[in-house]
Amino acid sequence: MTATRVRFAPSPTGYFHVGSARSALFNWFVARQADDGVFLLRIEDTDADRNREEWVDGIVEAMEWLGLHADEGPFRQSDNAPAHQAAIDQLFAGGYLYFCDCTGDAVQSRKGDNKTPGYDGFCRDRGLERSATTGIRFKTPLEGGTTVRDLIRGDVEFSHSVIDDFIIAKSSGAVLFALANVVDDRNDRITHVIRGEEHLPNTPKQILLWEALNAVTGVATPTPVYAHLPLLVNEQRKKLSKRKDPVATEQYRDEGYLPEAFVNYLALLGWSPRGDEEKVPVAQLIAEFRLEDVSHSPAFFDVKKLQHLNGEYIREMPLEQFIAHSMPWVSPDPAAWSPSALSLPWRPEQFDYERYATIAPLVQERISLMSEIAPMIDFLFLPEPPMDAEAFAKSVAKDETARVILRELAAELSTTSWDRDTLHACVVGVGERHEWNLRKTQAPVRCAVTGKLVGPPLFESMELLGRDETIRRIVDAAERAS
RNA sequence: GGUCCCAUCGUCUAGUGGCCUAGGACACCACCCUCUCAAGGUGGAUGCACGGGUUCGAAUCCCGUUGGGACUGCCA
Repeated sequence: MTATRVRFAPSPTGYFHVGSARSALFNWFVARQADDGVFLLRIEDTDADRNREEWVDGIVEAMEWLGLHADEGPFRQSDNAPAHQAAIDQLFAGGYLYFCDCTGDAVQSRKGDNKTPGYDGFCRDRGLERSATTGIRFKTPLEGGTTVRDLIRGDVEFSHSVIDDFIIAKSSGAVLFALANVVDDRNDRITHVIRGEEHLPNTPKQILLWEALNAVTGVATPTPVYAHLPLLVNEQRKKLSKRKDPVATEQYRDEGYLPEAFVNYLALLGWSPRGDEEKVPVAQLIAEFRLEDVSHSPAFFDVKKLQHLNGEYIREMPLEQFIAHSMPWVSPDPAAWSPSALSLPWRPEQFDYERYATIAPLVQERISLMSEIAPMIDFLFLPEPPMDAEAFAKSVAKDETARVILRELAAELSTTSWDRDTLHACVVGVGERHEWNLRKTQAPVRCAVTGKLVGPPLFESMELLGRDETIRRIVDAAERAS
């Protein structure tokens, strides 16, 4: 019984695509639930002009954030060039390959309106020698077919008559994905290839290559088990596009999604845990996950549901943990990680940790993203509350009674004791004199003190702000409205 | 165009021939709670794409239709 060995093999493109994250996660599940399972990371960087080394760091970083640690790697496919070249030599010796100098235009004009897709096999028997203009093609068998055994979809049959003699190496000598991927998977003794559905049409070609390699090397490595995951799509039911859709995992991290919530949500895309509960800890996801149970149809990446789940994860955190985890979004340590493009309403020295820790429990139950914290409590740290003009007009300026209430309240506040219950009673009392209920009375007060009509509970906020500043803001608001 | 994949509420899904007058979750609506906003609670609306079979019985099996998608690169 050979140990399970899976790999995640992204090509670096600048950020960590959520679809890649989902593929990585499902591979990781399979590795983690097997005894001695290995999760291997291989960066497929054979397309030299589209790769940069810092992209690799980005992938590793994002994976670590999600808790997907590679047992082996990251390897660079480019480091395996000698093995790829050796494979080409052996396949040539075995008669599986040929040189081809056809240009795309030439092929096109020969084919005319012939509907068979792909290359027409023109150079197959020309016996060309290698030159600066020759790529290398694989001689796909003319007869028969190849069956892909897919754990998710069952057997999928491809007739060889519709598989063209595909290119495995460019005229520059660079080896292409089709071959490099297979050579590396063989060398890495990969047992399960788990990847996106868009690779399904590649698979028969890769099986053909794999078997040819077995024949030619005398090393009969069993072909891996395949599992092609359903695509992640947008509202238009199209494959997630990097241009139009928010697909960068890093962006979700920066907005304040928790890795646990993100992993949990990703697992729900194309699969579901037993029972009715969808919020499931990662250990249970690993235990219950089965490739055979993955759904066949594309899944829409629903940010709303992700956000809801994130809120649940935030609310269940112990308070100390919540405060600690939220620091990068309220008072980032210059020496530590902080969300990119973060723009805090206050300057670092204006932030007051004690004050934040006091309001934190009230914030925790009101947010679903860490990035929502700062705008909710900016009034506690700024000398003036950022005033929402519309809210001010509606709650303070529009009604003379509101201003009267503010003035009376300010007067009363100067002598009352300073705790939330007294403040509460005080506001109720002033309102009653004008036949305003609390719901109505609190609006101008809230606006004067916090600058907004929504936010954390008012009386706790006032208590925290302190008597002098609270009165000052209330008087000031009444003045400005007159 | 060709090859392949797919088809249960708006969305993610449960469902593998009788437990289904189709369950859960997000979103939505109403009500309750309530100092605002959330959270929470209760209730509601909404779905097996269509047409044929097979069967005593079909969301579940078969065929077809329609619709959607992927691939069709000297990208991965």
